[in-house]
Amino acid sequence: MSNSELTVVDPDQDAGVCCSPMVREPLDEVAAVDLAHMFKALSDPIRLRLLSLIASFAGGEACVCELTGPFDVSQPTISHHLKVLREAGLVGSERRGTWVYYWVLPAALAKLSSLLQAPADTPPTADGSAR
Amino acid sequence: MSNSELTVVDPDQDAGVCCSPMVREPLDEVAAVDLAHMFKALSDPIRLRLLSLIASFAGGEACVCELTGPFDVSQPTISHHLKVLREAGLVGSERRGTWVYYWVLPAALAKLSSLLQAPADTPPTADGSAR
DNA sequence: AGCTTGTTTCGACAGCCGTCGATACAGCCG
DNA sequence: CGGCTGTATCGACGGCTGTCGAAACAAGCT
Repeated sequence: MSNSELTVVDPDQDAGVCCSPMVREPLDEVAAVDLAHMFKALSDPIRLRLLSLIASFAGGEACVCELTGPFDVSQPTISHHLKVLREAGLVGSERRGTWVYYWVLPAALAKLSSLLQAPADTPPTADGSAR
Repeated sequence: MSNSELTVVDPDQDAGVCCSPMVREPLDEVAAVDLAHMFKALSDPIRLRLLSLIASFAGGEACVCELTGPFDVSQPTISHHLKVLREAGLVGSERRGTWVYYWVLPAALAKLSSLLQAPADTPPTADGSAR
């Protein structure tokens, strides 16, 4: 019960759809498009691993040169995946001299996480009076 | 595909205590493929809305006949999307007489939700300026 | 300046995905 | 039984997506 503050998301990451679990009420049509875009960015194994790899680095950020090694795909492909993650608002990036660094945007992950939070349970009793 | 120790989240407990967040440590290659499959099922606006619509119904389940109305696509397309959700392990289904009912599997959502949980307090501005 | 390394962009190509209409399957009902 | 309604499957088609090599851009170094 300590995580009741999940509704507090950094205001800089706002898209109109914030925090309420999607199982509570039907998703808005516009919000669904926006969220689907984010989930699509997560729908590739390499992008998932990239994301967790970036976050796992000390300081929460990693330069591209550190991200190309663990994967079997070419470096342009990694760059493409990073671009997808960035355009989905899941990571941020910045060039520092020769290298480009990427970091995870926690608010975006929190937004999706809270959205997926399941209800307590779905009782098999099909009563029609609930809610 | 074996899901090994599948979530089995206690309904009374706070949803989301199944998998460690992916930002803690690099995602396993096999796990990434499995998770990407689930996220891909969520990467379509219609499927997202279907999922939330199903969960929003009284009793947590809905028959297909109640799901085709709100969408502009044909009934076979809805059926296809429901199949994708089912094969991703996000919903369950059962035929009852003439109608087929779908319901959300909370454990699957909880699994993804906990996976996306961001580190509790990641410095929001530590991104680039921290060096 | 020219070379070297790091990163992104560009075209191109194969494969996947969402969509449809038509059709098949499953139960109910008259 | 025959017809009717609800749902799933099939085959096809257009568009999107992941991948590559090649090339362009960026910054540092000699």
